[in-house]
Amino acid sequence: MKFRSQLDSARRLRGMYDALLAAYGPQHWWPARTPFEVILGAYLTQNTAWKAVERSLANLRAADALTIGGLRKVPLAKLRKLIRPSGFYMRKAPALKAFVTMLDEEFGGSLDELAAVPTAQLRRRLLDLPGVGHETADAILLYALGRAVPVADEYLRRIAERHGLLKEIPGRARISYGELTELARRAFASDPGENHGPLYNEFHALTVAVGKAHCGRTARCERCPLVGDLQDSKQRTVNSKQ
DNA sequence: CGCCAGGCCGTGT
DNA sequence: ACACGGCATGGC
Repeated sequence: MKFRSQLDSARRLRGMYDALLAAYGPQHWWPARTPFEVILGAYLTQNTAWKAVERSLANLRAADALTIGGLRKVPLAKLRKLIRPSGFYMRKAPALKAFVTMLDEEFGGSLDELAAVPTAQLRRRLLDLPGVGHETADAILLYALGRAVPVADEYLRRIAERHGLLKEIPGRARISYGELTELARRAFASDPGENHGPLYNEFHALTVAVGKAHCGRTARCERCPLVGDLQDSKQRTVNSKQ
């Protein structure tokens, strides 16, 4: 594969969405009861298995720390212990505290007030928080604050690269986050309706679903529903040999 | 047991 | 701008 146009890549990503939806059905994401829980989960799941996050969330619930007020009250040292199962607690605990502090100092302690900020500005504000990078910011925007922004993750990058969905980018080893989300936008650009949020929602959820099952760091693409559907003929040949 | 998970950040080139 | 290593626990 020498060069693949962005339009072609976008079409292939759109095809991937269809294949995944057919294989897995609607995912009804994000798995949480409230927007604030979505936000906590978004922090906690960073490079961490969701199973571990569930344990942390259960701890937080038992300690009544799954609400803004609850998290505000819980001492940092105790917060560290509560979220311990999901790892990186020396970073994640202060990061969660910083989110509440931001809410308190700038938005009257209210998620609704935060949600009133225009999307672009809101995204910048989230990115300024410690422990919030592109994916976490976009996950919060999409799944907690209802903004129509696409989310990209390591699974999407792997799937896209392994299945040859992307044009190769000269001089760089890996496609950037911004380039991935831009492709996701293009993938759904010609879908009907003004709000593509529900499509972005399903797309990322389905990406994680197939990623967990078939797309780990070391290739284990056996019985992946995408095989034979989207790949280049060359890679299909290679893959069918196993 | 070793590898890895729904990233982020600081540092070095 | 990009690459790389550290961060931490627990499931499999």
